[in-house]
Amino acid sequence: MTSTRYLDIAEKLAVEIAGSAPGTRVSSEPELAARFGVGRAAARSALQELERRLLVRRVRGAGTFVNRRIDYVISHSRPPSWHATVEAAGATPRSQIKSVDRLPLPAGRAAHLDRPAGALMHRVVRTFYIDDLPASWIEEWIPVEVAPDLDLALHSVESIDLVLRQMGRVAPVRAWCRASVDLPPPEVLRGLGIEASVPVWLVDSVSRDARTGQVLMASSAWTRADAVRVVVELSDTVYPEEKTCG
Amino acid sequence: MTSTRYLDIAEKLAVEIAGSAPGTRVSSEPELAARFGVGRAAARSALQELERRLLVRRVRGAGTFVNRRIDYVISHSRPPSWHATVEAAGATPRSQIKSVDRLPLPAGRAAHLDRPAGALMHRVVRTFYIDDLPASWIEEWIPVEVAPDLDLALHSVESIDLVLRQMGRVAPVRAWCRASVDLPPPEVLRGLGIEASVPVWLVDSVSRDARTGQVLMASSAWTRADAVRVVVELSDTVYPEEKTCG
DNA sequence: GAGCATTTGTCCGTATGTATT
DNA sequence: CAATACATACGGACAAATGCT
Repeated sequence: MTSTRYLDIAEKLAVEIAGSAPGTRVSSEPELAARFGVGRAAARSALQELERRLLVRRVRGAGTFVNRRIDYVISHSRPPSWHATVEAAGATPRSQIKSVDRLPLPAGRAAHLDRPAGALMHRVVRTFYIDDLPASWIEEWIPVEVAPDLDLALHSVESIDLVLRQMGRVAPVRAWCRASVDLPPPEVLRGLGIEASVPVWLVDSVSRDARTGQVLMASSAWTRADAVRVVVELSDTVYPEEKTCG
Repeated sequence: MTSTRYLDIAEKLAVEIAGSAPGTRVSSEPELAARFGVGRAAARSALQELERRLLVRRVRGAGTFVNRRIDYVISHSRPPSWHATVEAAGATPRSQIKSVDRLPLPAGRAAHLDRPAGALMHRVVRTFYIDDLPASWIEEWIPVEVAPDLDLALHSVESIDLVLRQMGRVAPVRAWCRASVDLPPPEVLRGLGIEASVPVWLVDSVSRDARTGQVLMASSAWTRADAVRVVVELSDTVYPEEKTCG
């Protein structure tokens, strides 16, 4: 005997919720315990297994709900847009500026920003939401000379991209990026409303001006893997025949 | 009072094991329960928290051990090599061919392989190990005309890359790839020795001949996130000034 | 190979804390 | 405030895998 009844229950529930809309309520632990004739511990384990599979989201005091997971594709061929991506998935996007500071560039950032450590930078921290749930925490570093009054402008305009285009007269494009799954620092954990450890994406990016190639921004985005399925795509290489210019 | 003693214990242990070598034994559940004056449940929760953080690996009947996690960088600038990557991290790599078949190309694969569905292909399934632990499960599809006797050659030579270079007279390079974190099918879960759900990378790749651009191979690699930290790097864009030819 | 102690995995019942509704 | 639901924790029990004798 395998004596893993909680996995059997999880399997049954996984099939049942496969056809349910995101946000649908899942039976509570006591309900499942009664239905399957097990203790609350086994029912709880089954729901936790579904949570590990990113199929449900559990909220203390509220219940267990079918999870929504959004695809976010990173590639050179498509410009990054949180709002467009979330809306395309049928959910409601929202972003909020947590802080805007002027700080000297930390040494760890200098390599990506083409500027010496200590140079004066704007540091913007934002949180991105899906259906009012914090899903992504982003820290962005922008040289002050690119847009000297960025901090003031962000009081009226929310989009950094827009401000840079208008005030900085530049066209930011994602030039480089590195994605992985990591353990976030405590500040980020709090910002994302995470208590125990769940997988979180870390995407480091550098934006350049499309015309001059000047570095405009370096950012680190921490994104909950249970809310967003990040997909990184390396574009197809050009064949040698097409690469040679002459 | 926040009665989360297990998180306090986990934090203490995390600091303690931070300086330990991979493979070092961690105290057992009963030992921790006695040491911190808690029940076995709390001690167990603490170790499970460390497991979620990918800091330890737990084996039933054996114990809890400090985990080793290897960086695997995917980018256009570096050729993929499991053995080199694992050895660079100070661990022992190993690979094993699970099966070699001749099968018609499934419809889902046709798009990446530049061949019609139903075309005859080699299908090679391999498992990659780190220190004798299964870490990666790879399915590779190669058109038979690229290397007609691939299946026979693999009896004596382990490396597909080598066989293609010698028999197929081609130079395979990674042309395209897409990486994310997903739920593996049951066959893969068994192959990786996974019971409950843990995060697993899925990396789909296409290799082409460096000279002709011909598609040589399409593969899907499932890799345990607790064993390998996959890092996908999008190379920096070329500036417009450099891109224009002539 | 058989037997044994150790260790983790599963499960029970019960109780209390805490957040949500 | 009350009811609900999840989070934590206790003690106890047995199963299953491992490693050693």
